[in-house]
Amino acid sequence: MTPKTAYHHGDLRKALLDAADKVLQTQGLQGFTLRACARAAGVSHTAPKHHFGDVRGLLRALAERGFEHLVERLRMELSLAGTQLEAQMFATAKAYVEFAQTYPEHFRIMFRSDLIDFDMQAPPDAVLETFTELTNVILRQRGDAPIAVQDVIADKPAALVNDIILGWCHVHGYAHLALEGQLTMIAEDGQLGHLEQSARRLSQLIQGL
Amino acid sequence: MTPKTAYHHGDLRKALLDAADKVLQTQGLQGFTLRACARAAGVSHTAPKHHFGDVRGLLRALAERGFEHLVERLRMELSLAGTQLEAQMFATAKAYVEFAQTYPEHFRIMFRSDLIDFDMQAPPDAVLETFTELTNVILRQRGDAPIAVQDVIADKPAALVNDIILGWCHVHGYAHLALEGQLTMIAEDGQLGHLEQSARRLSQLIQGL
DNA sequence: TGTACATCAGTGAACGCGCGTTCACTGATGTAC
DNA sequence: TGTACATCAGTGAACGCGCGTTCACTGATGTAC
Repeated sequence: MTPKTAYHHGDLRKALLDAADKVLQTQGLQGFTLRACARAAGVSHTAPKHHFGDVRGLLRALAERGFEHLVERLRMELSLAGTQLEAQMFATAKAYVEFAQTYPEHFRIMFRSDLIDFDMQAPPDAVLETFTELTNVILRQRGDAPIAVQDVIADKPAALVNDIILGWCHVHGYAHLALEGQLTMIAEDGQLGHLEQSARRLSQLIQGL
Repeated sequence: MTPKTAYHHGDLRKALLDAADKVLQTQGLQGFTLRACARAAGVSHTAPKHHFGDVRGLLRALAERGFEHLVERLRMELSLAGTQLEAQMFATAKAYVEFAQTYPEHFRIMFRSDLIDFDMQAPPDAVLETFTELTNVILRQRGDAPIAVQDVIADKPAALVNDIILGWCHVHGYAHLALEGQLTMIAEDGQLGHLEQSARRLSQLIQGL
C-alpha cells in the first residue's frame, strides 16, 4: 500500500521483527541491541522504541516467534509420522531437536526466564499451542482423548503429568545438550539414531508395554 | 603469607574468581564485566587482564568451578542414597536439579558453547568427573562395573550410550525447564515428587524390569 | 469538495555512561655475583 | 652477606567506542466541519 519511499514505513513493526530475527541469528545475543536492529531494518535508531519500548520487549516478541516456528515444525513432523505411536514420539523429538539446531539463538532465549519473563499461568498463544501439541502426543500414547488448547493449563491427573514430564524433559534435554555440543562426548554429531531409539523406548514405557 | 596491605596481593587469581562468582550470581551475565569483577575484588580494573586475558577467560574458569560444585553435590547425594538402584537414580536427578536452582547463573553458562568453548574431546577435569558420575550411575543400573574417569571418553556399546542419553537428558531437561519456570505450567514449583517418580520409572526401564 | 488542525510515525543531533584497552608508572620479589 | 638488576604484579589516567535516552523536529495521515 504505502510506497517504500514514504516517510511513514507502512509496517515498520514487522520489518523491525524481521531485521531483529536476522541480527539475533547472525550476531547472537551479545550483538543484539536496539541500534543494531534499527540499522538492519534501515531506519533511525530511535524507531524501535516506538514499537517495543526496550530491548527486552523486542526479545520477547522474537521468543514468541520462536515458539510459532517450533509448533509449526512439530505439526509438520507429526503429520508425516502417521498413526504409529512410537513413530509419533520420535517425530516430536525430531522436530524439537531440529528446531533447536536451526534456530539456536532463538532456542536459547525462548527458555530464558530472566530475559523474557512470560507469565506462565497465562502464556502467549504460541507457547500454549506448543505445549498442547506435546501434551496431545502423550495423551495419544496413553490411549486418552486429545485436549483443546484452551484446556491445556487445567489441572491434570498426576500420572498424566508424570508422563508429560518424562517426554518433555527427554526431548528438551536432548535438544539443549546436543545444541551446546555436550553430546559429542558420547555420540557422533548430527545422528538421530540414539534419539529415535530413546524416543521409542519412552513410547513403550508410557504405553505401558 | 603476604600481608593484606602489601602491594602484591598474594593470590589475586583466587580472589578474583571468588569476586567474579559473586558478580555472576548477583548481577547475572548481563552485568558481568571485567571492571565489575575487579571492583568486587577491590583491585584496579586492569588487574583481571593479567590473569584471565578477557571476560571469556574468566567465564570459562567460573564454568569449571560450576562443574566442580555439581560433581561434589552428585557425590554427596549418591553417598546418602545407599545401594538401592531406584534411589540412586533419584539422588542423581535431585543433585543435578538442585544444583541448577542453587547456582542458576552458573548453570546457564556451563552449557553455553558459544560463550565458554570447552574442547569436548578433552574437557576440563571437573567436566570429565561429572560425566563419570553420571555414567557410573547408569552402569550400576545395568549391573555393569563402574568406569574410571580416564576411560569415560572411550567408545561405548550403543545400548549403554542410549541408556546414558535417556538418563542424562531426563535430569538435564528437568533441571533446565524447572530453572526457567516452564514446569509451573503443569506442576507446583519446588516439589520433587514428579522428579522422583520419573527417575524411578527410568531406573526400572534401564534395569530392564 | 475543500480547508484546518490534531495526531501519529519516524528523524537526527546531542548527551552521559560504562565498557575494554593502552601505556607509562611503581612497588615487591627473585636471582646473579 | 650485600648489592645490582631483571622480572613480575598491580596502578591509574586517558582514550575511543557503541550503547540507550532525550528532545525538538518533520512529514504523512485521519478527522471535523
